[in-house]
Amino acid sequence: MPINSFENYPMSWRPDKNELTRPLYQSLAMRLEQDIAGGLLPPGTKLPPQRELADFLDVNFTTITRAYKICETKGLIYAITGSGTFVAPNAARSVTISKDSVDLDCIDLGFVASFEQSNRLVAQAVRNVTEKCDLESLLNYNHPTGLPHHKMAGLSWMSAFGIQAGTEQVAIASGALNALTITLMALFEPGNRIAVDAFTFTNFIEISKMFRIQLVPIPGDANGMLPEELDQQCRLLDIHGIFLMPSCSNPTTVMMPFARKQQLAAVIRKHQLILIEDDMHAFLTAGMMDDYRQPMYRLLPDRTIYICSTSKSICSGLRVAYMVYSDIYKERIETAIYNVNVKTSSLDAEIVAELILSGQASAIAEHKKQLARRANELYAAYFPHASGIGHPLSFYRWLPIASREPAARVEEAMREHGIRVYHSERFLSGAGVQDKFLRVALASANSMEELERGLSLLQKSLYA
Amino acid sequence: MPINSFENYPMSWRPDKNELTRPLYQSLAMRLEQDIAGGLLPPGTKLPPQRELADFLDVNFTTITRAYKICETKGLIYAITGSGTFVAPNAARSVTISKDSVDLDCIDLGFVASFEQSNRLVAQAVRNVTEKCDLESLLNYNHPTGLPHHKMAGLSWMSAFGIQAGTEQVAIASGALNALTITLMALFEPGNRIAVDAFTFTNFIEISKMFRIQLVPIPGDANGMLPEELDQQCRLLDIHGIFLMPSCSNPTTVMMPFARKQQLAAVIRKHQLILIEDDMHAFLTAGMMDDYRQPMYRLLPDRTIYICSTSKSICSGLRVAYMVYSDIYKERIETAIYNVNVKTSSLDAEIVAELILSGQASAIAEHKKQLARRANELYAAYFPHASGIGHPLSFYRWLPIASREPAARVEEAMREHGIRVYHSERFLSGAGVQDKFLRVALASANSMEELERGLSLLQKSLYA
DNA sequence: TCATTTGTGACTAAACATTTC
DNA sequence: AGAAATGTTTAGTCACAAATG
Repeated sequence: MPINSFENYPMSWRPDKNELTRPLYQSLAMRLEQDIAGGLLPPGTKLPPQRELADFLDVNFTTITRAYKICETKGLIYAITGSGTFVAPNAARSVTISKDSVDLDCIDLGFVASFEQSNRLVAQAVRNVTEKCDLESLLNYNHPTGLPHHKMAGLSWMSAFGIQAGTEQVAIASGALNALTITLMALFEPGNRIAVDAFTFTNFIEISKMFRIQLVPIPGDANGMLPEELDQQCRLLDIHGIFLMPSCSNPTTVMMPFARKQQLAAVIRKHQLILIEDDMHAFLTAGMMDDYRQPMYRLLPDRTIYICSTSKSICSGLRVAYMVYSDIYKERIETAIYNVNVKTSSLDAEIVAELILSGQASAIAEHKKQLARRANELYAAYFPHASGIGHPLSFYRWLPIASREPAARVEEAMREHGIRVYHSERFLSGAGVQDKFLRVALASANSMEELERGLSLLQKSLYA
Repeated sequence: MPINSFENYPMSWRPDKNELTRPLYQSLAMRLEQDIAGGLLPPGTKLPPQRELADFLDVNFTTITRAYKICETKGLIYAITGSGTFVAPNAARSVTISKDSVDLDCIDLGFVASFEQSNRLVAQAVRNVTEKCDLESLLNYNHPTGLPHHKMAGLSWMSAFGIQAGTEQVAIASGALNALTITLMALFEPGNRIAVDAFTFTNFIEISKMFRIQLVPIPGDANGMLPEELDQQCRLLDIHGIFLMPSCSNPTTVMMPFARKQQLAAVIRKHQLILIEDDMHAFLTAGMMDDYRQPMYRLLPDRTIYICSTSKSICSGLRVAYMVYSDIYKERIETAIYNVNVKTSSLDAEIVAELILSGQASAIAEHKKQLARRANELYAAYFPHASGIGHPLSFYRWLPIASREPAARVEEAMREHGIRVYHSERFLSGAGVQDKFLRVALASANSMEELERGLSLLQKSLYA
């Protein structure tokens, strides 16, 4: 029997000892998982300290450590030495954001598309390609990482962003998320840690969870992640990599100034991290923003996987992203590409290459930028107090909200008003953050009129 | 100090205690990895028993367990209770088979392509599609699991193999390997076990390794995996899934008779395994072989992920595979599809759909079957003693060899004769098997003449 | 600043399961 | 059939490190 009685002690979770079967730690972890899934332990709940629960159940406290560990690697809970163990914000549900569950009665400001109006221009280019080129050479297994001239076209596209590399350092993947999956698969192991912004790309959170890679949230300011905080966490924990979107962070719209890139690069080099630089927004930033200068790849060419998708800038339906990397990662990346994709469709890569080389890609990107400018002007008209920060041409905005209601309830209420938006909790990489936001996609409505209707509804439902 | 002195004891591996740093188990695992990679411990070497090495190093024996475990999950060694721990056959190198490292001085009988001569027929279809259809609807993010009419076309194609399902149970992935990656990611966890044939699809071994999923080799006979052996292993170990290619196993060319499918299905149901049925060769078997009847999906519709790629039957460069699954897996599969691919290019899926609905796909498949028949006849002429077993139309053959040389040396010797083939060790899912083979691809040479040259060279170099 | 709270990681101990002979 | 060899699994001990107040 335990020495102390806990009957009057406020423990947030009191599993019934009699219901536990051996092995204890597994049975306990399963119980915990059920109680979290069942809503008995809502996100943010502080679990009993290991020693306290051990005392209560009359077992050794490292048995609790092990049970908690199982749930932690599943992403259900997180632990902070000195503070305790807490139920994770996204424990109860998948946060994956996708386009499938489209409710047609609803204006979609949730999923970030890419002003699909531009696809008219792409359709004609597809016809041109198929009429004139040697299709047969695109229809076989050859060149799994991309045909040389497709890589050349990609390098030409990326040269505008400051990328300089040889074709043997480039490979073609099927979009940015696919490239991220490949990168995690190739270079990381279960249990590895990757530093990320406190709010980060939801689907990156999901794939990390699937690979059992732990995300370490690093605080940031208006210029992005804070180098000192990164340095500190690296000294504290064994961190293996870092994920950044310096051109325009998703979801915060933060644009990283060159000085900050340099400071972070120094810390990354010092701790020998692998940098995953997702630069799909480079086309919105390079040549537009005074302080763009160079991608971080240029500062750390030997430790960076640079990923440049054409989904946002050129066409979302042609699944093409370029990956640029140093020789030391080459073999592992290319093996992973093969194991995940075999190859990316050369037909898609050819069309994108044709668009790039003919100059149509630039025209399309320019068109999207104009649409982005108008969409952001509309947003500023409806939310003047919330504009002026972050990237001015972002395809989405990060809107502070006052509501402290649970995230699911906020989203649900918006749905009832006829719009879909996502709450900041979906983007949390770790422990909760005080401030709450909505991510408002500007690039997904079917027209500017529909976007305006959506923004108007959003404004009314927030401030009514 | 250890009680016994081992100086005169024949231990295959004697790491220097003084070179170990704490944590001991990690340092020991690293040492072991280096010594395997460095060739000091060749494949098959029996490592010292845990207790013996522990005694030698004067540490607790579970410290050795942990060190060995690290190397085991990396696929470097394998352990058999009662027998000992051994260096894995493929420890020293990656076994991934891909098309990139093509040496043009060499006739490729290694990688299995799909008689790419047929792509002339596909090229024209691509032009037809892009001329007439509404391309714009194919170029956006909509319908990540596939447009409804693409799914319908897939179901129509698969109905010839006995698949009956609704569109909500189908999704489109980017080829069979991509579908397998998605399946492992969606339904399995690190540490789970999957039953496979003793010789199995190399790239499946690789992706399992990447996901830290353990493969359990099950012995088989001329009709495929043995149900009793599967049953026994399931009783012994906690096995989560099973991977089968019943229509024509890669690499063994075994075609599973319907009775065997039924017996295996009973065992699978009894132990509640998830069946991953890779049926890319169905087009070679359904309607051709008397005993095809139905895919295993029909026997176990509630526990099967049925994967049907069009790469071998229609066109390898259009990366399309259909996945069919029950409702209980739907959400997990579709989330994983999104996280790995976002979507498969609708342009590719449209072209394949058009080929299917117009009847051209059947014509192409028929053409490939004719080429396969001729290729197999050629093979039989050069290797009469080795033909007559397995699938008569297989795109590759499984040739027994007498050589007991190391696999790498055998492959190297063939390269020097101007042909690339793969040794059976690349396909080993677990411990070694006595019999040795070469996998000889018949579908990869650029013409029948080149294939004949390759087979002739192979014959000479084997029997010279 | 320092003691307390709380989590982490490495190693040990012991019971257990399978294979071999 | 049973003892010995060999790997597996669970849980306990202990030193340590970070956060809190």
